[in-house]
Amino acid sequence: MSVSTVSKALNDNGRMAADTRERIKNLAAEIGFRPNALARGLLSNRSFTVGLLTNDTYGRFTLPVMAGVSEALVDHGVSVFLCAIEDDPALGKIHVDAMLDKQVDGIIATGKRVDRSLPVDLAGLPVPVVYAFTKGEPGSVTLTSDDGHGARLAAERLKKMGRKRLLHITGPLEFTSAVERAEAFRAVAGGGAPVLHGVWSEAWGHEAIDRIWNTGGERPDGIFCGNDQIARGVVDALRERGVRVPEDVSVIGFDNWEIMAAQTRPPLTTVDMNLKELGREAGLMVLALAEGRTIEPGLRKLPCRLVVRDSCGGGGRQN
Amino acid sequence: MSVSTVSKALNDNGRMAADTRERIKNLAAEIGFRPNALARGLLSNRSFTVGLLTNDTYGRFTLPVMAGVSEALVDHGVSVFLCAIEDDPALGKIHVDAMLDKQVDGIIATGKRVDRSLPVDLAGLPVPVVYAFTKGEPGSVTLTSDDGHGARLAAERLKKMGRKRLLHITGPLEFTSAVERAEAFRAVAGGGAPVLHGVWSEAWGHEAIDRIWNTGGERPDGIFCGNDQIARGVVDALRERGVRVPEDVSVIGFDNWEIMAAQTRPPLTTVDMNLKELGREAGLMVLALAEGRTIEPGLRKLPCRLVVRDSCGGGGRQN
DNA sequence: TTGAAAGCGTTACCAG
DNA sequence: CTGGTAACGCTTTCAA
Repeated sequence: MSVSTVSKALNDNGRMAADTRERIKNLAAEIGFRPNALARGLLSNRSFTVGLLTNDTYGRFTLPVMAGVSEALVDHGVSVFLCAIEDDPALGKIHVDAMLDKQVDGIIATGKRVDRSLPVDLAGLPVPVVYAFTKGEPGSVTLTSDDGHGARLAAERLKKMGRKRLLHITGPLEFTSAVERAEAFRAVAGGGAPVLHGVWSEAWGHEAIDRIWNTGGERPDGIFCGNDQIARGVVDALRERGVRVPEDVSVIGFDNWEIMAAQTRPPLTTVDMNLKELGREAGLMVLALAEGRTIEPGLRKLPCRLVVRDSCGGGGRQN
Repeated sequence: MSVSTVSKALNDNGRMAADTRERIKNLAAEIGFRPNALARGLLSNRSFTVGLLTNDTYGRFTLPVMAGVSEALVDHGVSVFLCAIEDDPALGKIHVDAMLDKQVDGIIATGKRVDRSLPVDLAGLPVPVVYAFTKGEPGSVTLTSDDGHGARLAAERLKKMGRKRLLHITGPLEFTSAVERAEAFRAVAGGGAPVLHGVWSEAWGHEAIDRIWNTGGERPDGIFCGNDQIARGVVDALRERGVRVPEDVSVIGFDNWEIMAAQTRPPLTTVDMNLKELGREAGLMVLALAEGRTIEPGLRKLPCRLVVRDSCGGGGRQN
C-alpha cells in the first residue's frame, strides 16, 4: 500500500474504491496514526497556528479575550501561541519573530487598554493581523467593545428604575473609554448630569462618596461607576454611611468582573463587555484572513450587555 | 552559492572560510532571511513548541504559572500553546491531540487545585509531561507550592509580632492545601490553636469574625487566613466592629492576589506562593526532558514567601 | 572550502 | 482505481 493512496484515503481525496478507503481509515485509527502537522504545513504553507500577543500580564480583559479566541479556533484545528510581552518592545520583537519563524497563519494583538497600542510594530508583517481590545494601525482590522453602548445600557436602566439624580464616577480623562462612557452617560442622563473623574480604584469610589456626602450639595439616587472596583468602593462607602443599596441609591458597575461583582454586598449589577465574544470574533477573523478571504478593514464596536444582580434594584438575579 | 553552504554558514557548522561565512550572514540579515521552523522541525524532530494545558479559565493561579513558563522558554526559542480545556474531557482530548499533531516537544499541565487532576489522561504520551500546580500521575514530575511552608511563615510572623492568641480561618477540609496549611499553622501556634474551616470567600471571613465576636469566648489577636478573600472579609468585619488592624489584631492572608491584597484597608500582609517561579521551573523541566536529559520523577514543593504590607504590623511596605 | 544529493512526512499530479 | 514521483525548506553527509 503506497503512501499516496493512504494520503488520499485519509483526506477523502481523489477517486478510489470505497472499501479500500474504509480499510485504510480503520487501520490508521487502529495503529493511532497521526499525520505530522509540520510536514503538512511545509507543503500547504498553513501551520494551523496563530499567535496571540498581549501586554496584559494578564488582567481581567485579556483573559476572556484569550478564552474566546481559543474556543473559536479549536474547532478549526487551529492552536494558539500565547505571547506575553509586558510593555517591552524587545520582548515583543522576540516573540513576533518566533511566531513568524513558526509560520503562524496570523496574529491577534490584544491588550489592557483600547486607546494604547502594543509596544511592537505589526504593520507590514507577512501574515494577517487582527487587533482586539487594543489600538490598531490605521487601516487595520480592529475589534473593540462599544463603551458608549455599555454606558447607555447602564444609564437607561437607572432611569427605568425611577432614579432622577444620576451621577457617574469613573476613571481618568486620559482613558478614551472613560470619556466615551461619560459622553454616553450624559446623553442619556442629561447634559447637566455630574461626572467625577478619578482613578480606577476602590479607594476612589470611597473618596468620591465621602466628598459628595460631606458637601452640602444634591445627593444622587443613581450612580453609574466606571468599573466594578469603583462600584465596590461606592457601595461599601454608602453602606458605612447607612445609605441602603439599592433601596436608597441604585449602583451599576462596569466590567462584570465576576469575583468582584459577585462578592460585593449587595452583588453588583454591571455592564459586561462581552470580551469572550470579542475574542471569538477576532479568532474567526484572522482565520478568514489567513484563508485568503477578505475582511473590510476598520474599527468594529461590539455591543455590551447588562448583567443584573442586586445593586440596582428591580432585577432579581438572572446571572 | 548553494543552500548547503548557506545552511552551514548560518548554523556555524562545518568548516568554511571565515569571510564567506561572514558575507553570507550579512546578506541573510540584510534580506531578512528567516529559516522555516517547520522544515527544520521536520528534520530534527523538535518543534520548539510546548503545550500548556489548564482547566482554570483562568484564575489567579494559572496566570502567574503561565507567565513563568512563557518567560523561561522564550529564551530558548520555545513558544507555548495555551489550551484552556475547562473541565471537559472531550475538549481536553481535542487539545492534546492537536498538540501532538503539531509535534510539541512537551506538555505542561496546570490547574486551579493541587489535589485534583485534569480531566484528561496524560500518561503514556509520546512526549514528556510536567505537572505544575495540579495533581500528576504517580511517578510523574510534579511541581507544587509548599503550603506548609507558607503557613509556617505566616504563623511565625504573627508570633514574632507578639501575638499570643492565634486563629486560622480557612477553606473546606476537602482541600488538601487547607489541611496542610492548618497542620503547619498548629505546629507553630500550638496544637490547641483553633482552626475554622468554611469556604474560600469574603463572606465566610465576615461570618467567622461575627461568630467569634458574638460568642463569649476568647478573642484572637492574630489571624491567619486561608486566602486573601477571606482575609479581606475578616479585615472588613473587624473594622466594622471598631477593632483596629493591625493595632488590635494582626491579619495575614494567602495568595498575594495583588488586586485584592493591595486594595484592602489596610493592605494585606500575605503569603505568596511564587507561582511564576513555579511556572519557570516547570518550563525548564519540560525543556530538559525534551532534550533527553533525565529528571528524577516525584513531587517537588517550592517554598513560599511572605509579602509584608500593613495588616500585620511591624513591616512597613516593602513590596 | 564548497556543492550535490538524500531525506524528514506530507500532498498533488500524472502515469500506469 | 492505484502507485510512483516531485516538491515543500531545511540539515547532514559525502564527494569533488
